[in-house]
Amino acid sequence: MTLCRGAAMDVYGARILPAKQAREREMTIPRLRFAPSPTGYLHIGGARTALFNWLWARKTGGVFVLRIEDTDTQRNSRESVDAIFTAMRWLGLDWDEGPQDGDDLGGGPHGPYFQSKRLELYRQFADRLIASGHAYRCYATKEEIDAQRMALPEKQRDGFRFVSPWREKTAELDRPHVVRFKTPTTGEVVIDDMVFGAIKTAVSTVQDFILIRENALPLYNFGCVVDDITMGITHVARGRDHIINTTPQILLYQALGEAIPAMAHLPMMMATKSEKLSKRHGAVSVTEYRDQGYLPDGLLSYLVRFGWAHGDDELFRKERLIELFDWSKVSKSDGVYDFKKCRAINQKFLAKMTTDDELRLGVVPFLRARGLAVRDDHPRLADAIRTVRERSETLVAMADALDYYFRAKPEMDEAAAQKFFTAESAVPLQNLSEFAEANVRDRADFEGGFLEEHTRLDALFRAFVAERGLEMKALGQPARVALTGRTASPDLASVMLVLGPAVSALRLREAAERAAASPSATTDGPTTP
RNA sequence: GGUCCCAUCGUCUAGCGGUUAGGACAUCGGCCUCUCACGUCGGUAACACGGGUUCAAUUCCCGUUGGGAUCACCA
Repeated sequence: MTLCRGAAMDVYGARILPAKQAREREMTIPRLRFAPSPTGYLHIGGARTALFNWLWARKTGGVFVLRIEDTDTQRNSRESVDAIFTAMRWLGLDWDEGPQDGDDLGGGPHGPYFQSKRLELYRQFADRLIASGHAYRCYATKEEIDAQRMALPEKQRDGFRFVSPWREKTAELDRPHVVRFKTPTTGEVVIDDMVFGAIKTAVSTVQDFILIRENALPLYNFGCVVDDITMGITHVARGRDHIINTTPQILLYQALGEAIPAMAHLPMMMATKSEKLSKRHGAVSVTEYRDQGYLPDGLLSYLVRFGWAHGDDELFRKERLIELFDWSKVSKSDGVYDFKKCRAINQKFLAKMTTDDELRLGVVPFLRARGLAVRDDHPRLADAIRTVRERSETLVAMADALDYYFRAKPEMDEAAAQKFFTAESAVPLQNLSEFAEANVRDRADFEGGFLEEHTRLDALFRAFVAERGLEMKALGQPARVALTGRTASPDLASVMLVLGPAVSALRLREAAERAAASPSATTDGPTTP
């Protein structure tokens, strides 16, 4: 059969109208899915795929299904399933149907949602295909297949396609066998892809692929199609590496007489132009980002721009993404993942896209991880965060920047202490201690907000420095080390304001005492001209 | 090698026939400055190449080159 242009026919003579079928389905309700296999952590590439599916479901009022493709018994684990749940929940990608903790079957009307619990279904569909002549039992052994391959000249072995002697037979023997699809010998499959457009492949390039393995478990392409059909999936969006699978899958839909879902293949995330992104390139597991103090929407803001864009926008909250997302803006070319940019996006997200409350709640676990018993309603927490929020790339960094505010004594950078707590700095530090005691107000006594109070104290601080004939440059670092234990921090007025009068004065006084006991700075001698 | 796909600064991208080709990260320099950041101002930096189509191509078509995906009883 040859294909006539303009009126695409499938290999069984039916018109191919996947787009139209998809449109018809869309008039009901879109159903999308994310179908990871539990072989480890949730990869950020998988998260991107899940996100696109989730966005379309949420945008259209559709249904988002989570299905676990656990037919590779060698590599699956229960921990991986939990890891996927954890990561999805942290990202805020909730599913309407799918497994829940401790409930492998429930979660919706199309369950079970673990492929390993749907084996009977695959059996039924396989029988259906055998009965209709679209599939056959193949009793060929591995040895026979290898023999056929080895009989070929070496150059042709690469693209070897097994031709089974059982293809035309219907005998049912009591011997181990697989079920193979009886791939048509002619024709063309057209994928009507929402991202790539029409992708045409000659059916002759597809071999009689296995539907059901000898161990009765389905192989990916078959399980996937049976599930997508029985779960009523209307849109399939997955990585571009699946394009090769889509051709045999479409053949399956056609043989089964089922509507083909709308397809979207997404560009891949690479580590370099020529390497797939993997663990050795850096953080690829979603939970690693959580642990490093990324915000879910911060990470998602970076991931969504991978193959999709809305002009120059870079920071998105989910609600905005749901509004903006559209398949027509998805690009075709692969991209290289940039950890630095990801971090920078998270920093901007932290600085600009989060409320004080979100930050407060978000940073507390990281503070506790540092051994600081800070509760999220700590009276100084909100002000403290205000002083560091624009300088932190992650919540981990933020917790670090917050450390000295909540420690009885700051962890002292000894090298800095020796450098700055000199005999010369003793008196200025003592004076500043007195200044702090007299001028820094307790939070409860602020007349305006933090900003107004800061303006007031900063002015007083500057006046104090000028009156004493001191220089900011000379006093700044000794005072900073005294107050924070480090050489880098927010401005001193901010620090003192958060610390309050008593603590500020105490830390400065103790530093002054230590300075008084130190030898004078051994520089090049008197600096007087 | 077969089949399929892709191609704008180093990177992510905007652009959908006429633009000084824009933004962000990175990078370089200035400013701000009590430190580190933030911020801010500015610089370097791209349409892979060759043919068409068109009054006009980054944009449409073809080819070349380059890159990627995949060729399992993995998913």
